[in-house]
Amino acid sequence: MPRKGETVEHSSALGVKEVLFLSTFINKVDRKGRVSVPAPFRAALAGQVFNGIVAFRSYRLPAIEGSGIDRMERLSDSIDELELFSEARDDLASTIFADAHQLSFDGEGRIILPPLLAEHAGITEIAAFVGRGATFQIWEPDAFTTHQQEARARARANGATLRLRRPDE
Amino acid sequence: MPRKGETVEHSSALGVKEVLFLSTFINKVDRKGRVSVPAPFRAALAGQVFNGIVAFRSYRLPAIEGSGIDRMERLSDSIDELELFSEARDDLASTIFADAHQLSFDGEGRIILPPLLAEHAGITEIAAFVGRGATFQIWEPDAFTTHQQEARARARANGATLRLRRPDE
DNA sequence: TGAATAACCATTGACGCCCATAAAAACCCA
DNA sequence: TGGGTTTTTATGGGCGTCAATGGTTATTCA
Repeated sequence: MPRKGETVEHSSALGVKEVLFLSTFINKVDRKGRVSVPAPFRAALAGQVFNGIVAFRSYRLPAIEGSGIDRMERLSDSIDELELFSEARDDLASTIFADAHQLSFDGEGRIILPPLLAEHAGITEIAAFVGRGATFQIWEPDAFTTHQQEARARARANGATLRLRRPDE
Repeated sequence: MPRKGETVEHSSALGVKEVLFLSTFINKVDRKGRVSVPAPFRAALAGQVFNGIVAFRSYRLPAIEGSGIDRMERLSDSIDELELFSEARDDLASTIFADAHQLSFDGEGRIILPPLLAEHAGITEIAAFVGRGATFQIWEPDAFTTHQQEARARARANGATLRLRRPDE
C-alpha cells in the first residue's frame, strides 16, 4: 500500500484556500465499484462545501479528471461571464458540466466510480490516483505508466520549460 | 437509475447563493406526463421561494431550459438594463418570460412536463436532465448525446478555452 | 358533472451508513 | 536508534433508508 507523497492544503498569498495534489496512489476497486480516495487527497479537499470529488472524462486522454467542487464553481462563474445563450457558452457547458459527476465520500473516504467513467479509463480492478497540482487524474495503472513514459520522452525532446510564476503576479 | 452525484447549494465569496447543476440524469416520463427531477437538482433548489422549477423552450436548441425561480429574477434584472422598448429587449422578454412555465414539485419531487415543451424537445418516454452549472436543460436523451458530441468536437476545433477565474477576482 | 390536476400510498432496488479487520504508518520511549 | 505501541488507512460486507416509479383516490375548475 503506497503511503508516500503528500498533499497540501494551504493558503495562497491572497488568503484563498488552495489545494495541491501530489504523488501517485494505487487503490483497489471493490465489487461494488468503490475506491478509496487517497487520504492525502481527501485532506487537501477538506473544508470544501461538498464532501467528495468532482470527476469527468478527460477530453484527450483515457483518464478521469478529478478535482474539488470549488474548481467547478470557479468554472461556472467563468462561463457565466460569456454571452448568454451563445454557442461558445453552450458548447462549454454541455461538455464540462453535463459530463461531470459529483462523487461523495462514504464514511471511509471512498467514492463509487460510475461505470461510464470507469469504462472510459479502462478501469476494472485497480485505479491509480495521480496528483497534478490543482487537480488530479484517475487512470488504469498500466495505461498511466505508458502515458507517463511518453510524456517524459516528449518533454525531454521539446526541452519543455516553464516560467515560474512570481508569488504575487 | 442514476443516483450518483449531488448538487450543492452554498454561499459564494460574495455571499450570493449559488447553485450548481452537474451531471446528467435520465428519468422516465410516465403516462401522465410526470418526471422526477433528480434529487441532487432538487437539493440545489431547496430554499428558493418557489418549490419547483422554471422551464422554457430553448430558442436555439431542441431542448428545455430549466432553472430555479431565483435565476429568472436575475434574468429579469439583466433585461431591465436593456434599452426600454428596444427590439432586443422585446424579443428576449417574449421568448423567455412569455414562454416560461412554473412547474411545481409534487410530494415525490416530480413535475409535469407541459406538452408544448415536451414536443419542442421531442420528449416522449424518457428525459435527460443535463446540468449546466447555474442552470440545466431537459433533452430527449438521444438528441442530447448527438448534441454533446457535436459540441465537444466544436469546442476542441475552436480551441475553445476559458480563462479560469481566479477565486478572488 | 366530467375532466384535468393535485394529493396520497405502495413497491423495489440502489445507495448511504455502519461495523469489522488487517496492515501500514506514525508515534513514543527506552 | 530500535523495538513496541497506538493511530490511521484501506478494504470487505450487511442492512436500513430514500429516490424513482406506478397506481389510486381526492379535489378543483370549467
